[in-house]
Amino acid sequence: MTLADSVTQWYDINARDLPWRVPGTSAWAVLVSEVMLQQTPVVRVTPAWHAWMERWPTPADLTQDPPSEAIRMWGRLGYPRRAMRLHACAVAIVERHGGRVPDDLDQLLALPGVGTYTARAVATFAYGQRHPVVDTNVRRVVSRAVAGDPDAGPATTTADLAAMAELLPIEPARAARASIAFMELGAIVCTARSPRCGVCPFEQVCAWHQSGAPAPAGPTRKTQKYAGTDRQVRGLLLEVLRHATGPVPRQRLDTVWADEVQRARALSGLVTDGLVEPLDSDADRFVLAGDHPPRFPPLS
DNA sequence: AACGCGTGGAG
DNA sequence: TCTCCAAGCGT
Repeated sequence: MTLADSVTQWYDINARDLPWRVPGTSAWAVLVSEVMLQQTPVVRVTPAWHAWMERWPTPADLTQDPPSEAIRMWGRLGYPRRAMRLHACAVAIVERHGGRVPDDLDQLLALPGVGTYTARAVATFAYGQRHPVVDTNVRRVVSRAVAGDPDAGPATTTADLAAMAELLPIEPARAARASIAFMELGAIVCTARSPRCGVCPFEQVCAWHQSGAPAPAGPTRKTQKYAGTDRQVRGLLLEVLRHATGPVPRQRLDTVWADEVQRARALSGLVTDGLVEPLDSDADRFVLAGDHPPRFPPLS
């Protein structure tokens, strides 16, 4: 039995019951889930996805609201640029594709915030096409089971896709099933920290497990700091702006971080990224992108 | 090809 | 506490 067959059988029994996997889920709903899942765990995505889909069931619905609403709806999922890009994505889908999420890989790739993984995930899981779909889970599973390496190195798209293509069944529906199964295995069994080899369908054939499941060799990749970085300051600034019911005076934003230089850099970064806009020409009040009056009617 | 980009939970 | 890391993308 092939690895794909083996993991698919395992998936049939052990797959989590995730809402975007329900048959008949729209391509838009799949796309939203994939973007939310970029670097954010399932447990935090699930409620946000339900709320988002209820409010904006189609791309056209989302385009009826400004990006600021998408950023607010994003809540604390992290990397709020994704919310902005998802909004831009909806606009592009309406403008270029008549409001329907494209099924063509290159057209998907051309959408804002849609990269190699997400484009292939949508084409595969929403449209049933046969493409290698390689995320961090798949890279780890293949790295261990096939190559015998404890961890996959940095993503090397071309090689990873080629390696995965070798493992996929020919029939598109079965290939799609195998891809989601590999991902699921990496997510809940062949995990980064403490893999549960005892319940893994690959236990008897896994090159890594057969060689004693050695720990990674040299120094792991350097851990990224958060506390004290611009990212933290951006998060604090955005937190204020998300909850604001009107334009936020610069003075208010000044309270979130003591270091003036860093604070100014973080704010200008948010403006550069398009998440935040100065409301006045002298930049003493700020709003989330698109949050212009008449949302905030003048007091008069 | 590294790096910047949020947030919160687990070990 | 602190470190790691969770279905990446864009530059």
